[in-house]
Amino acid sequence: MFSTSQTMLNQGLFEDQEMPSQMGFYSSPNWSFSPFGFHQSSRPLNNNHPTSPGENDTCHLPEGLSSRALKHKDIASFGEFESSSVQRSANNLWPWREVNECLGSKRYGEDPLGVAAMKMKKVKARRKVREPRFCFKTMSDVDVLDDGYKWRKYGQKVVKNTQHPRSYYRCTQDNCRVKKRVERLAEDPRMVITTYEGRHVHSPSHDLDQSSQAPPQINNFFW
DNA sequence: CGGATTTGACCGGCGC
DNA sequence: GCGCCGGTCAAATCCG
Repeated sequence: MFSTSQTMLNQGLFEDQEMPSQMGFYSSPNWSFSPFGFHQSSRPLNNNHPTSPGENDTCHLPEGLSSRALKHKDIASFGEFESSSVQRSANNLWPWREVNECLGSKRYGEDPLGVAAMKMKKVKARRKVREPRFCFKTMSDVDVLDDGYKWRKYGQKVVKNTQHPRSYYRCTQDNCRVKKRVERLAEDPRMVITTYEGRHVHSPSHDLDQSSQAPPQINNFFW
């Protein structure tokens, strides 16, 4: 699914309510997550870009990500995967199931009467409700990573204080309103920041091609 | 020719 | 109220 030139770094985060001063990226002492798979923290996928111990525990918001949107409180909080609840995905395929479960859990947006909703209500007057988001950082030569879904570009914008434009994509599937943003990190253009918003209501197009081979249960958990 | 991409215009939220 | 800025729209253009 990915070329060898794409080095996946293990940093991802959820956003949906309140943003702390520091952004957290998922990692556990032994395993780290990106939608491209899991790998051991002590054994980076690419030795050219080793991960120092503790480096991924928390991370200040990257400069390239400090858009107005991120200053807003609408995406303010974020969550992390719980390492016990996720399974390593075979062949480093996207663990959409885990992502979907997290995005669909109370912690990540589907809690209409819960704490999230209360917070939303509090600030409802000045912002509209956002879909749950998942954001992660990868090292890649290509901007648009093949995640199994088909995307149509609908906009591109030069964001202030960055030399690289941000691209906006929408899922091409009918009735699927998932969007993603792709941009390069200002301070390290090798890094691609991908932000997904919303949940797919269908399986990845790749799986449709090989649906006969896929275990039935897998197809039940995609966004 | 149809679908995808590009790109300038427009809109709305936020800070001052 | 105004200006800035991110996000989206949609017409024009590109491309297979």
